[in-house]
Amino acid sequence: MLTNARLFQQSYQHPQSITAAISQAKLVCEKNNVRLTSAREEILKIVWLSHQPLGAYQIQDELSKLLSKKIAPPTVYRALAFLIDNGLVHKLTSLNAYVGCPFPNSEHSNIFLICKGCRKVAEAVHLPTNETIQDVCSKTKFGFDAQHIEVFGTCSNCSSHRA
Amino acid sequence: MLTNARLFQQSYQHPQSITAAISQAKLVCEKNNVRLTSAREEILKIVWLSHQPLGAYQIQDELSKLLSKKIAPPTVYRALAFLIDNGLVHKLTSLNAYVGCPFPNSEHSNIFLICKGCRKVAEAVHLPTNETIQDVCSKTKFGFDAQHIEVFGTCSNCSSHRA
DNA sequence: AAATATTACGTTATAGTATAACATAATGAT
DNA sequence: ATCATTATGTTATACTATAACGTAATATTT
Repeated sequence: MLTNARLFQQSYQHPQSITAAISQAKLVCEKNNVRLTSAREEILKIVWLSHQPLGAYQIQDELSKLLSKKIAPPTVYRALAFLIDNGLVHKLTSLNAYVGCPFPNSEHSNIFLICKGCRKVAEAVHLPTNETIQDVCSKTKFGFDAQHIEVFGTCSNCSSHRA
Repeated sequence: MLTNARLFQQSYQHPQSITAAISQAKLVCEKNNVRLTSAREEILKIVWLSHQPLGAYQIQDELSKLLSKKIAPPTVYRALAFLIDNGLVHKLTSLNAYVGCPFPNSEHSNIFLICKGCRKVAEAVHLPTNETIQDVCSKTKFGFDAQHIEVFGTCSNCSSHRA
């Protein structure tokens, strides 16, 4: 199972993962033959720098601060749409918030573990879950395109601190 | 596996399922010691009568027509919150839309099959999927509370007609 | 049955999320 | 260098949801 669940750990400090994420992103964009413009790159960085998922208007604020000028919502939403299309960012629909994808290359299953305590989110790739979902689809003769799984609960760090 | 996927079928006509849903709802409310007021009941009927998930403002329109008077958003959202709390309705977060729950009594796993063709949604209960999600949680030491799974694709009826 | 507490509803205003539409600028291809 | 394509800026607006406060209905206690 592939996961960035260590993100929950107190000590985990998103090491050089932002720069790693950016170089990954550049590769992905090159492969997809699309452009990682500066607005897109800045927004990707902003999303990555946050440990919690960010709302579009939080991103707007950050970008506005960073560039010292007003940013309008379409700028943010267009960049997010681009990043999502290219698998670099995910939207957590229950939160209306956005997170960087830790493994943008892999075909994956989008399982998000959302901690109610610290509001951090980890992503996991778990083939057995993909398989059971496929089973549901075949039993209902439903042609699968994509799935989005949000799991709510408490991460280990929060449960040990609250206990 | 428990599912209402037959809902996708052309022939399926939501038989007396609305009245069945209402009596189910009455039982659930009695059990939970809460009141199924007329506003709540009307909104539950409206949601059930629709084959597609409805947005809050669509529900507002329907209720407004039905009662021949203006209905304000809080009326709808309050009723929806109640119905959701009592497991009678689900929100599809990717669509900002609401559907009646076909099996409100059971502890279940909220797998929604969303057809991109006809926009209908079926719900399924599938224990193996629950188990794999539990596995993800235990591997990441994540204390599970709830899950929400949306699967996107094409239902059998739509794929046979488009083929 | 009257008084009180609780729960639900009506109403107005406003907050939060997202996109349409059109003009301008930057980049890529011929 | 020209043209086509893609990206961005800007303004306005649509869509989704809730806060706050007053009134009404229902339940509970006496």
